[in-house]
Order: sequence, then C-alpha cells, then structure tokens
Amino acid sequence: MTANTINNTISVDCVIFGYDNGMLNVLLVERMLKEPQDGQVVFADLTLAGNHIYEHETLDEAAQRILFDLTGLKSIYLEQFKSFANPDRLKRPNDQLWLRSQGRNPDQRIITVGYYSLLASHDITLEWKGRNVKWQAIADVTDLAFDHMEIFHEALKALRQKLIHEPIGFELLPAKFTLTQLQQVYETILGTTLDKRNFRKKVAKMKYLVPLDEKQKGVAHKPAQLYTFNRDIYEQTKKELFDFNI
Amino acid sequence: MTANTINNTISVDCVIFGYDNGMLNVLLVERMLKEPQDGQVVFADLTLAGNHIYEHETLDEAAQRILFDLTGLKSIYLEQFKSFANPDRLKRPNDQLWLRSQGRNPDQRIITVGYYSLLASHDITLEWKGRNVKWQAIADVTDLAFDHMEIFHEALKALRQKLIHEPIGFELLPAKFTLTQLQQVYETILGTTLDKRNFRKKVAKMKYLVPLDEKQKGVAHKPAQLYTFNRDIYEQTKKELFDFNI
DNA sequence: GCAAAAGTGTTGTCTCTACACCCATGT
DNA sequence: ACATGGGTGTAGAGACAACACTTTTGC
Repeated sequence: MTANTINNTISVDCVIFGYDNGMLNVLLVERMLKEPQDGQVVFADLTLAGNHIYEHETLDEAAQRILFDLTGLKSIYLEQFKSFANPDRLKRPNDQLWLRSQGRNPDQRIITVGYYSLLASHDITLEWKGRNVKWQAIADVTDLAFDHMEIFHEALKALRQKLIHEPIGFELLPAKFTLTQLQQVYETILGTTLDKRNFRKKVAKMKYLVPLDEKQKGVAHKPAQLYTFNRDIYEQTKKELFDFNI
Repeated sequence: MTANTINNTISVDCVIFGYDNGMLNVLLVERMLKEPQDGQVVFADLTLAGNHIYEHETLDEAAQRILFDLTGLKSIYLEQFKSFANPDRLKRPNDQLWLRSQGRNPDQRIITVGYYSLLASHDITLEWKGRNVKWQAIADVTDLAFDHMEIFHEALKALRQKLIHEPIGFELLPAKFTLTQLQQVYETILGTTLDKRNFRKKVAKMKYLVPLDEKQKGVAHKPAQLYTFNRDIYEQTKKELFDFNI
C-alpha cells in the first residue's frame, strides 16, 4: 500500500447542488459506453460525481478532491449524509457492463459514502475525467445509473432538513446578494412560498447577515440593498435549540 | 461469494443507548487480550458493539442482527448516523495487537458505518460472542478502543439533535410510562431542567401520546396517569416543519 | 398525619401570520 | 409616464416562560 494506491471497496459520491435563478440544479456526469471496435454507443446515461478513495485519504478529503477536480474550488460547503452498500446496488445490466468496460470486478461489493455540497457559482469545468458534466434541474433528475437515484433523493431530503435548521442558503448565492434572492433560495428548495415582510423580519434577527454599503446596479427598478453572510458572527452567536416540535 | 461470506472491509458499529432512572447509558463490550501461553491479561478495555457485515446483508440488516444478538429483540429503534474510515482508525498499538490475535490483517482498511439505537428495556443478555457486556453511564465513557470514542460522541450529538426534532424519547421508556418519566428522559439527554407545567402543556398537544385507563400502583404518593405512544397517530399527524431558527 | 410525587392556571412577553401601499430606478 | 421589483407596519392569535398550591396515595 503506497501513497497513491486506490481503495477499491470504498467510494464517495457527491450530490452537488447549484442554484440559478429560481432553479435548484444538480451536477451530473455523463456515462457513455461504446463498442470498442466501431465506437457505437451501447448506452448513455448519467451518474453523480463519484470516485474511489485513495488509501491515504479520509472520506472528507476524497469528497473535497472530487469537488476540487470538478470546480477548481477549495473549501466549499460539504456534508456527509449517508452511506449506501446494498449488495445489489451495482447489479443492473448496464452497470455491470460499465464496470467490466472499466476493468473493474463487477462482483466486488462497494460501499459508497454520500456527500452533498452547495455551490454558489456555476463556474465549473464542464468536463471531468474526459466525461461531460452538466447541471440538471432537480425535477428532471430521473434514471440515474447505479443506485444514484436513491442517493440523490436522500441528499435532497438531508439538504431540506439542514436548510430549515441551519443557515446554509447563503452557500448557494454569490458573496453579495439581495434579500429577495435569499428568499427565493428558501422558496425553491423547500417548495413553498413565503411572505416577504415576514421573511425579512425573520432574517433581520440574524446578526450574521450584514448589509453592505452597496446596492444593486443597472436594474430597472429600485435597486436592492446587498447583504453578505458573516461566518464569524454566525459561529459566535449560534446556539443550541430546543423545540421538539413535531 | 456464498451466502454466509463475511465482508472484511465493511463493518457496522452500534451505539446502543439505554435509559434507567435518570441515567443515560451505553452498552459496551469488553475486549480482553490474553497471552496464548499463560493466559495472562495483556490489556482489557471496552468497545462499542460492532461487527463485520455479511456479503448478502444490507447495512441496516447487519445493524439489526447485531442488536438482535445482544438483546433478542427485533424492530428496535435504529438510525444510521455517520460513517468512519480514517486511514489510521485501527492503528493504535493495542488495536493492532487485538486484530492480529483475531487472525485479522491489521493493515486492512475497514470502513465502519455508525448506527445508534434506543432501548426501552435493560433486559439484555450480558454476554455476546463470549465477551462480557455492560451498561455504562455516558459521563463515564472514556478510552474506548479503536476510534470508538469519536463514534460515540457523534452518536450522542445525533441523538440529541434527533430528540429535539422528533418524538423518540418514548423508545427509551417501557410501553406504559408517566409524564414525569418522559420529562426526565428529556432532561437527562439534553442536560437541562424543564418546567413541569410547561412541559405538560407541550406534550398535551401531541395527540399520539395517549392516556390509558390505568394508573401507577404501589407508589407512596398520588399515583400517576399512565400514557403510551401511538405510532399510527404519530405517522398520520406528523408534518414537515419550517423554522430555520438558528 | 406526614412524606412524596402528581396534577393544575394565569399573566406578561414574544413570535407568528396575514395583509397593501409607496418608492427608486431604467426605459 | 409606466413597468418593475424594493421596501415597510400593524393587529390579532398563538406560543413561551415564570411561578405555587392542592391532591392522592403508602406508611
């Protein structure tokens, strides 16, 4: 086991969420199997961004590496949410063909650790390990490879849960944003509509949301105040909750 | 790979919480290494209840199996909360000795999937795979083997988080319980004290907490009304929350 | 009758919801 | 001037925190 040995039983899959103009998207990677002789396409479909881990890596490091390869960004928001290891998770015919074509043992049981991640920016390389990469609206995510639909659904559930209890909406927005943009993030992810005045009263209590000396420019209406998220203030003022509300 | 093949890279560790009279306890398993010749004790310490999975098992099934082996109970409350795979998680000297003594490869990287579980009853076999098993108050849990301290701390964090947001306190109590017992569960786990009248007003809104035609008996004070938790009502009336409170 | 825990209401404060109009800018 | 989204306040309802005494049982 030397430094760059690949561990072939543990992988990490990243459900990378991006937000754009009222749409919540996920980053998907094309998987295309071609006949070795004539290059004819056997099938083409989509997967999450995932990879095996290296023997020297922690799980978090492996997830960060995958994100860095895709985005060129370090330190983006990342949460481990669940692991998946059903014995039949790689057993569908296309998945078996794919594994064989990659020189991998299709009978090897692989556990995958699911992470989700939030990206403020859509500036990503649209290629990864020679494969095409694209954003897809979450409503249009169907028929992913392997057990990636299940992983995706669990990630979305975990994201919604987290969004309700912790201020992570900012991660999906640029560094400077308006309160309306923030409200749209919440509305989009939670699938609700919120009252503008009540929403503003609520966020007014969040001291880590700081108004800048700057307004929107070039819009054909009253320019909005810009805000930013101050992580230091957040870390200092966050507290434990007690509600057991259900 | 036949039916009962063991997978030697994936394991499951269960942090089993039990509640008894104002104390939150965890079930720990003794690990004792003896010299093969003279039987002298090399070291003795404690671990969580964990085991490798079988190739045909899902992770949930493996966790249920471990719980069943320890308790004889099926369908007890169980949550997967996090996976652990640090490259050095089994590298401490005692852990290496132990793995070798068990005929296992101490360099094999093993990922473990953490589950926590809540037990109403303390009726458990106090033996498991020939090893002693005991309850230990959570305040006294120190120096567990492997990375089990980390797993334990993460489990406790996940349990507290869950307790605040979902009604799982009942799982730690017998089928029939008093409101004071329930309040004590919350106070113990969360490390707070709660006002009796306010607590009762709060739980009065929970329709799935149903009063029985039965009172405490044989107590040297006014006998308390007994309640039970009705899962059907809970499932029907639970709703999604929206607070994003922090 | 006494010890021990059960059970019960009110008040003030805070938070939530519902709701409609004027403002600043670009064209 | 008009279209567009930005920005603001109030009233009523419900939730929350703080607080003390009476009741029922076993001994």
